[in-house]
Amino acid sequence: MGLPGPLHGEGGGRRASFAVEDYDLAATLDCGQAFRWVRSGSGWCGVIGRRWVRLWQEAPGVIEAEALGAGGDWGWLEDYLRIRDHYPSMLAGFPPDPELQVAVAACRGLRLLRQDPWECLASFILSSTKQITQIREIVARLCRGYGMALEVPPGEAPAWAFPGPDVLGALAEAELRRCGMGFRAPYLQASARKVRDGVVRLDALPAMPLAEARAALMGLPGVGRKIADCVLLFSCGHDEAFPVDVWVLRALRRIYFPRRDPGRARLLRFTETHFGPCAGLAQQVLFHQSRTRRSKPSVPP
DNA sequence: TGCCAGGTCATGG
DNA sequence: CCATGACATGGC
Repeated sequence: MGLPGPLHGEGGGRRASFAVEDYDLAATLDCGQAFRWVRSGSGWCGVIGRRWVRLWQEAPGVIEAEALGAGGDWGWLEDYLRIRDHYPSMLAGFPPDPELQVAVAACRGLRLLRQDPWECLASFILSSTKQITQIREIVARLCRGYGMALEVPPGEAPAWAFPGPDVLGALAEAELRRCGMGFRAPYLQASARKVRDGVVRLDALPAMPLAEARAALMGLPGVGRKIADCVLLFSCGHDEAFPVDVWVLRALRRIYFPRRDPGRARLLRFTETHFGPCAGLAQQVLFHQSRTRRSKPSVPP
């Protein structure tokens, strides 16, 4: 099926297909690293930058895309989906722990994305002590209320770009609260202003050493270690970043420290050394497993 | 009703 | 360094 093969769109946008291996599109878009993808039939609708996009995967080896505002060049989508990552090599760096390997096998094809850093940062500032479905709702209200309206194909639901730091920084706290973000409003507002004013340069984060980039992000209000690592992992390509949230904490305790609590400092040191150069992917696997394990195995057909 | 949700921050030991 | 509570809002 070759490399990206642009086709025509029937009343919609341009189309392309991408040959992939070990790529589970649904799991990747729905696992809680991005908050803007909505199921649409057998596929997903979303926004990447200023483009409306539909993605679907009817066969394991192919991801298909339809987009508006796209020319013949699909590099922006390949970058976002990280299609050119070599998945087996990433897994090969994991420790051979049986529990981890079982979790990896259970969600093989779960990938990391490379999102827009500001959208990622703002979204995760809104994520603290919120369920993923609620984060999605808050983000949707923010975009609908303050994002630029985008062109969409006929018959599709309207779509908006994610509002930039200039837009969000100019809003009153009460306007932000109206989106349902509660006490996170002043954090988002203040962080937007700092980013807008260049106090923290998000575009410089990918090339910075992890610790330095992390420290820069943690200088923003409402951004601690966990949210900083989310931004570094999901938007900056820092694959060693390892966000520890309540779910991952549970998994780590259960698997690696069943007897006693190692304490926060010790635990963080463990995550920095144990999982290898793609620790963040291991984290995402543990997160996914920890979060979905509540459902019992169903009856075989 | 009560507890929990992809946390962070300020405060007090 | 560690423990604790406040902080809004909504789902289950």
